[in-house]
Amino acid sequence: MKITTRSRYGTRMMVELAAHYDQGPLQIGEISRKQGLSVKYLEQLIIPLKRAGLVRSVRGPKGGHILTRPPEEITVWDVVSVLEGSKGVTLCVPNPDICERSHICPTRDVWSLVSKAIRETLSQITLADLVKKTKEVEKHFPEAGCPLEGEGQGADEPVDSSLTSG
Amino acid sequence: MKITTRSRYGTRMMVELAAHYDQGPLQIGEISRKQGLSVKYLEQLIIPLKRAGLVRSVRGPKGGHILTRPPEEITVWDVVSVLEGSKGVTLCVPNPDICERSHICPTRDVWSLVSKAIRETLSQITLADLVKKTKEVEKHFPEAGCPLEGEGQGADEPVDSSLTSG
DNA sequence: AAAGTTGTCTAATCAAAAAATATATTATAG
DNA sequence: CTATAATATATTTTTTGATTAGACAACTTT
Repeated sequence: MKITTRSRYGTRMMVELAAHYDQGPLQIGEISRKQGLSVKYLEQLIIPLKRAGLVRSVRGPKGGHILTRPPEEITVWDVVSVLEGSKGVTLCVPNPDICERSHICPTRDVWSLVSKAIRETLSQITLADLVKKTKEVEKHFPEAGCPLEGEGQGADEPVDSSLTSG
Repeated sequence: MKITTRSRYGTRMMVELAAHYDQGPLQIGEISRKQGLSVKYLEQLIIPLKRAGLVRSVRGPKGGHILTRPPEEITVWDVVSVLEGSKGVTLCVPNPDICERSHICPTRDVWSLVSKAIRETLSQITLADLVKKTKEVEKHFPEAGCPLEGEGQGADEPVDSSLTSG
C-alpha cells in the first residue's frame, strides 16, 4: 500500500515540466538538479509518459521535454495511472477473470472501492494546482523545490541513508 | 500502490471470524481450509490483530480465535491499518519530520489526500457488511468462499504459478 | 498427570519487484 | 563537424513482500 517512487518522482517531474510549460522544452538534467532525482531514473519514467501522449520531446542541444497539453488539463491521475501501469491495487480488480469467483468475492468489492477512491482523488488535482501551490509557498520560503520528499535522494548529493531505509 | 497480502488475507481471515462470531472460537486451521491460505502466514497476521485488541485467543484443544467486538463494530480500516502498520502510503505522510521541507512540499499534500481517501473508504465498511454480502451470494452460488481472490493460493492445492506472478 | 491439540514466537528462506546505474546509440542545433 | 541531449537496452543492486520452519507455551480432555 505504498505509492512507488515511479509515481512520486514522476509527478514531481511533471510538476517541473508544468512550471516550465510556456518557456519551451525543459531538460531532464534541469529537473534532476532542481528535484534532486537521478537523471537515469527520470529518463526511464518519461518514456511511458511520452507513449501516453502527455509529453513530447526535442532531441539535441537546446532540446528537452514539454507537456503536450496545458497543466490545467493534466491531472495527477493521468500521470500516476500511466506510471503504475494497469496492475491496479490488486490483480483481480482490473482482471476479474484471473479468479473464477471474482463476481462473488466480497473482499474484491472492497479493493475496487479503494481503487475508485484513489482515482477520484487524483483526478481532481491538476498539475496547474500543484504549480500554483509551489509558487505560493516559494513567496514565503524563497529557497527552491523539495529536495527530499521523505526519501528521494539528490543526484549529486547522496543523503544519509537512514532517511532512505524505511 | 498494491494492497499487500497482509491486508487482503488478514481481511479475509477477519471476515471468517466475523461469520463465526456467535459460535465460539474459530481455529486458524479452519480459516486456512475455508479460505485456502497458509496456516503459518495467518498465524503471523493474527498477532498484530490481537495486539490491537481486535481479536482474543484461546489456547489448547477446542481453542481458537474470536473477535473482541461484534462484526458491526469493526471496520476494514481497523484491520488494514493494523496490518499495514504506521508506514502510510509514503514515509513523509505520517512522519513529516523525515523531510525538512514537508510543510512546503506540494506533492506531499497529494499523497496525504490519497491516504485520507483510503481511510475514509475503508472506515465505512464493517466486517458485518462483508459477512452479509457473503451470505447473500451463497444463496445463489451454494459453494463455499473465495479460494483465490486473484492470487492467493490454496494451502494444500498449489495453483498454477502463472496466476501468482503479476 | 499424560497426551495431544492449538496458539505463540523467532528465525530463516525465497522470490519478485522496485530502484538505481551503466553503456552505447541516435538526432540536431550551432 | 562537434557537442549536447534524448533514446534504448541491459544490468545491477537493494528492498521488501511472502512464505516456510521449528521450538516452545498453554490449555483441555481423559
